[in-house]
Amino acid sequence: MAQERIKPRNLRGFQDFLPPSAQARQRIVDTFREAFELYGFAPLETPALETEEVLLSDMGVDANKQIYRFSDLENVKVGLRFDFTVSLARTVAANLNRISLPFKRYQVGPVWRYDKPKRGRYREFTQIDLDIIGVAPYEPEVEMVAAVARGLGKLGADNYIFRVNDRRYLGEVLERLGVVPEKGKDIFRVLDKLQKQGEKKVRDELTGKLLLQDFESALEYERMQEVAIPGEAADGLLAAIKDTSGLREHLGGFLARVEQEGVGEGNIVADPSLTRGLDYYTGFVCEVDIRGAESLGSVGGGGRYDDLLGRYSANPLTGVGMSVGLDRLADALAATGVLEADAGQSSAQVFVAVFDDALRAECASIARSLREAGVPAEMWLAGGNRNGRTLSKQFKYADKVGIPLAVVAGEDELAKDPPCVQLKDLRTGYGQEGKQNEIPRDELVAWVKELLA
RNA sequence: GGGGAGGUAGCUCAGCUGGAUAGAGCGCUGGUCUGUGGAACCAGAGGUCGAGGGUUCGACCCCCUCCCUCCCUACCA
Repeated sequence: MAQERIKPRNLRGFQDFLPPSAQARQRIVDTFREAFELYGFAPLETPALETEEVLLSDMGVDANKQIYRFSDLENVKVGLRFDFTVSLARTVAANLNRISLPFKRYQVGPVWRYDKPKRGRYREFTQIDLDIIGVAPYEPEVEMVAAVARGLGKLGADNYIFRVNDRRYLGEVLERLGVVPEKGKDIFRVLDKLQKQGEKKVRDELTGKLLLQDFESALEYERMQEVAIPGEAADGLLAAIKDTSGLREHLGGFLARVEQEGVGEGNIVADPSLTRGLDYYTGFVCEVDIRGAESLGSVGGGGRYDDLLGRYSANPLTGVGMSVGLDRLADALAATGVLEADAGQSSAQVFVAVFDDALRAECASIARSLREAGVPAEMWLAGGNRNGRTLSKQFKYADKVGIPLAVVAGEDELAKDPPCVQLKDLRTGYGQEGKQNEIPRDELVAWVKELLA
């Protein structure tokens, strides 16, 4: 009796990446890895699963809801990492005796957040994360921004823009305006909405003038009431936020140093309204966008956290870190035409056709010689003794999976002296010059390298 | 989390005011074609019409519940 068929569906907010897009993603990761290592960053790997205790140690109430949590088969309460910072803190605290400061590391991998999936937002997504532990501002910030910018530049994405700020600068502004520092975090959260919601709405929210119906819950309304500050203070805050000169001064040589590192003036701006939501940032904060793909959301962000180890160790340690969202970056680069959305399905550069099964050994040896020379080569695997009858099918396949060159070694070519092969360029159209050549077998590798160069 | 629009073949969709064996294009497989890809023609495979319940002589179509997807918002990568 027929079993009920299972629908091949994915979990909500989870996605498969078929070879074409997986290849594009890996190219991005490789590029960042290379850029980071040029600055001396080393890889770190930590588990996807952490104990609930560790995961919840540093998060605000809001973040808790987004963490995948469950009990394992031995009833241990665990959860999937929702970013790399918590794991980093735990690892550093546990290995203080083996880590020399500054500790510079990067980590690439999936993280999980249980929120409502949307364009540019997934429940499982990949972060490319970079951190420097143990050195005061702003030299680590400079290096971090420069390393990420280098990766973006190498990808050909010159259309990036960093927005940077320092929460302490805003803290000073608050103090000058007579606002108690305890309100700082909530006020930052409100100010962060400036770009999206506009000045009036932000001012109203700061002074507590929003109507109840604008709120999703009574709890949020209550919270807003706690934030409420006097009108003059709100005006002063907004004025300070619109004027970037104070911040530029606060950041000292940071901007100049970043420029020295090759980040152009057009690729970075001081933006006092940027604060970011995460509570653990205590100083520098930044965000990266791809120009022309802003609607996808920022492709990366980060900042300085001055109490990374607070919950794990008596040693205070400062650090800066940021992460690039691979999924969003790939989307943004594809949307702005920087990177092809789709590579081929095959990673081979040469397709070796099998004229007839009787000649398979010859064909395999040709494929082998290409591989020995470092050229990815794929040989036709299906077969049948058909004397060239399947060539049509083979070329169709090679073309579809995006292999640029094809080799045919049939009876006639191999019988020549010296033995020859046909080398065909699948990228060019019919009847074009140089599309197909009969060449000595010994010269194949040289010809292939020439054509691929 | 709040609001809106939708789910029919692998993909994009059509399907009359509810009527009998659910269609097209693309894609896939094979053939026309025993030495050559992107073309043309022919054939084939592929659907419990998102799931469950209800109304009805009869439901892809109407009603309810659930699931899922997309868009606009709130938060983030």
